[in-house]
Amino acid sequence: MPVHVLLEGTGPQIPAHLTRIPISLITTSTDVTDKIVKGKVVHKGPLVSLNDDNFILKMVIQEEDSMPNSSSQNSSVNVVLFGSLAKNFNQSANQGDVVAASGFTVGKSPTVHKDNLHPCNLLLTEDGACIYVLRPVLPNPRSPPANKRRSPLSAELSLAKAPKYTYAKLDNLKAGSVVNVYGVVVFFKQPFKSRGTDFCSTLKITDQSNEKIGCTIFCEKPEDHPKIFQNGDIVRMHRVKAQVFNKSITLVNTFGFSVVTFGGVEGALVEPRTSSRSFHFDQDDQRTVEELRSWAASQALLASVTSTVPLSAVQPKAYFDLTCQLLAKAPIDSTCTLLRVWDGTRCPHTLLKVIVDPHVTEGQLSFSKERENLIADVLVYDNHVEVARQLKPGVFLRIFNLRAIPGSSQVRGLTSSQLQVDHLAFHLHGGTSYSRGIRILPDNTPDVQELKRVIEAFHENDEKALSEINDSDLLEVWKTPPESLDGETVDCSTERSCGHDMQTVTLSEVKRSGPGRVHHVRAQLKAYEPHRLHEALKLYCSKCKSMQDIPDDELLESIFSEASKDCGPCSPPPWTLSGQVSLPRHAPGPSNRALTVYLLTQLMSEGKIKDVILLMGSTLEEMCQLMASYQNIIPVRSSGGHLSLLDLSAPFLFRGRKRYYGCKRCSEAAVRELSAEGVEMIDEKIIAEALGIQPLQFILLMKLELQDATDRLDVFLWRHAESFFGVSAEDASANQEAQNSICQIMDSLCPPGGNVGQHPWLDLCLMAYQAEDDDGQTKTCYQVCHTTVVKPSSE
DNA sequence: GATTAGGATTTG
Repeated sequence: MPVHVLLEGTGPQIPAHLTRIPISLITTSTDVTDKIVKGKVVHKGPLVSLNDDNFILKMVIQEEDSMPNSSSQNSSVNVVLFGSLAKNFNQSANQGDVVAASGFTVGKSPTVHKDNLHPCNLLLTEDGACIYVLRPVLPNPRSPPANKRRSPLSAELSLAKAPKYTYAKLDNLKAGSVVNVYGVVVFFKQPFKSRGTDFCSTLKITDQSNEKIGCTIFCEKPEDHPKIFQNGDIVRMHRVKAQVFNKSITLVNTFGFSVVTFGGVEGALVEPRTSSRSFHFDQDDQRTVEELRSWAASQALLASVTSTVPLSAVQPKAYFDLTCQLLAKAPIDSTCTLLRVWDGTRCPHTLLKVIVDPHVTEGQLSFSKERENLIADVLVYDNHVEVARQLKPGVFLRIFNLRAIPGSSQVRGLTSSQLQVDHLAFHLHGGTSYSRGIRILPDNTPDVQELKRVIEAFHENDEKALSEINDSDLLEVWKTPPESLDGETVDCSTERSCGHDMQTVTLSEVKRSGPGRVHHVRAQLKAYEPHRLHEALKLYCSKCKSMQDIPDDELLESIFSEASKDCGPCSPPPWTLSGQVSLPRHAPGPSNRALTVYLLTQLMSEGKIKDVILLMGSTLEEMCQLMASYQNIIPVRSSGGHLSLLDLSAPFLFRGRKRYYGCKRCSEAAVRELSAEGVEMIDEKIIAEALGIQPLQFILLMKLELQDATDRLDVFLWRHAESFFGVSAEDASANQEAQNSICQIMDSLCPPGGNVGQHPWLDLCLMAYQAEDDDGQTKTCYQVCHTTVVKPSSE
């Protein structure tokens, strides 16, 4: 077995041919043959089962002592163990242990940018790698081993100071005496606030004497209380006082009280749980815990008192304990908080879903349908609200004495429409009767490890998260906390300007109410399309209500090219003068090509020769070159000896960088005299009118996918898009700055690559209306209206 | 070196 547990100063030691190398000196090109690294396990990940008999485990070790030549930087390194090495290590070592490793290979750490640890990681596989767990020998004050070798100085000091503890049996407690005791927990309450200054926890313990003794612990801080997770746990208490109450002996903590708790499962690691900075623990303690474990198992003590049940096995009306992960939470009112939890199993009953405002929700707001089916909404009341307030999404919990209530019980403050009928509701009633309470379980507890495996299997199946065996990132999959808002006040990136006075509703409520209404919602932008701005720009005819894409340059080139083929003799209209322009020299194509233009005589007489010209036979490119010289250019062609306009797929007018289009259906286009008399400036409107053209409007059209805690909703941003962005669509069609502005806004509302939970919140006014889709089916559509982006801070 | 609580299902 390549995992060796070595006791300091005794028995086998690290082979002498291995020399230690400081972690900070390791690079991918370092020769690590016969080298060893040493450090404390500051993080031990779970044992991840990849498939049958293949495991992976990640840990972080930190060099504790200052090695010569080592800098304080990069003294922590990711270590990845594979196969049976991972499995054995998981059983043999714990966070806090000092370990040494040899026979490893050095890889690049894929998480260096995330964890800021060493740029390399150490990879340990079964073939050749060894890991040594270095355990100090704790001195045994009562019976030092006869053959004990000279122990390190520190151990001798500790020996001299080590107090000698004796433990009273529970059937031998004398009233008034202060004693130390061991016991198996048969009942316990989580610490709760007493009416005095302290938190109070009550427990009942027993031992081989079979005496059951109640204990009451008062401590100011909950963390100083016994860390009991379930019945069967074993507690060791120092300095508790025996008192008589109701003719029975009870134990109450006194000065100098300390407590250590151990899991009660036979054969499991004896791992002390305590908030004490230092505590005594020796081989006698180890033996005592093991004896109590096996005694408890033989008594079947726990069979009657444990009631931890997965969601898949929950019975209606039953009280049970639930081990789960918190995904999100939201306050309902001052006496009730919603906890959204899961344990990776699916409850066969329809579960109550409580709908809450997304802006008061902490944690992820919405989940995949598959995952949503696994999520239980737990309502916790009264004294548990304060405990719930301190929970962060992502933590693992055990909820004690949770009640599954079938039927349609009402939740105060929620309308009946917010509850599903025929559901199973989970309530954690107020009070502490029957151990009612919530406890955070540390990640390293066996039940949490098991839960993680189940959850991870869900990720694996449902989200295909685990794909590569050797990517140590995969270990982070289940660890990634749910997207969290951290309960911060939400600043919205948009504001309504409609002046409606109405309550904000959820997206699911919007969906439930029909068309013809206006709603105020608060939501996040999950996605939008199109992403390319030019695809969001459309041409819209206000007369026939048609909408079309803006033709691309390729199409325009072909129209121009087609039109230039037919430039035979053409009698100019009487209100024009024909002439030639030559293109600037740097123009591509035939050099000094001359193009036919028609100038307006009236404008010539006014000295406004460059205000409008009709241009014939040019390419698109040439047209664009001439834009610098003329304010308005109308492309024309010869058709049967007369001047006519180009196909209306092409712009009827080029004006500055802008191109103006007409509606094919609604225009009666022809080259007609432009009357510009008394007109200050000739613009697209005057020209369109003169040419009989129904102009098309530039519009912006986007589909936004909104989400809040309750639902997702596709809405259009169209009629109010210009005021939304503070940019005109026409400007966006021609002006880089306007385009950048829109793109920046979309990036800020829906940052590329980020997770949706972190997208900014948007206060929106939505209009629900009926529209016909392509198949002639009427459906309800939604548009954002009267909403403006609050300018994102420039970065 | 005080006081708290002293198990024992619920408003929802």
